[in-house]
Amino acid sequence: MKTEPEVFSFDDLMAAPAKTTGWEGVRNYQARNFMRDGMQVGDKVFIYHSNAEPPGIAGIAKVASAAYPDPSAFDRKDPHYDPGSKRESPTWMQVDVQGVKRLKRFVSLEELRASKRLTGMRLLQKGNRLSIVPVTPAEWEAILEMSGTT
DNA sequence: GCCAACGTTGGC
DNA sequence: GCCAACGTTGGC
Repeated sequence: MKTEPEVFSFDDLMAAPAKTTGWEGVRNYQARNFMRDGMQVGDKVFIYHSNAEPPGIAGIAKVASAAYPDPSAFDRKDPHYDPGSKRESPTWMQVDVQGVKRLKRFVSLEELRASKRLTGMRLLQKGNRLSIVPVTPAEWEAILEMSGTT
């Protein structure tokens, strides 16, 4: 799951009450579907810092709720407000995400790209802009090893 | 700041 | 339903 650290970093997540936050503001159907259909409570996720110097994976979190309607879509004052999303038929969903631990070592995008084990990784595909992308078990394991995290 | 890649919008 | 225009993402 990507986040811009200047907006909300992995440290911000760890500092949040119960290390938990609603992953609001996703406004892409594929990314929404990954949250709604592809995630179970307890699933682990990597938190990736985009638009960062350097970009890369900062830490591990876990899915802490089933998908539920994203309240920011209903809020006129919110930058992610979407008048098309109604309370009775919400367009946008979110899950709660709970910080687990910082990677022992930050794994930069450059390192991810250099890893032969990660050549097929969705995150690394050309033109990928999805804010939520699946990670295979093999990719997960490779990244954990690269980060020195057990 | 640039710009490639991609998703969405809206006129037709 | 097509597709040009536009907006956004995100690495560099």
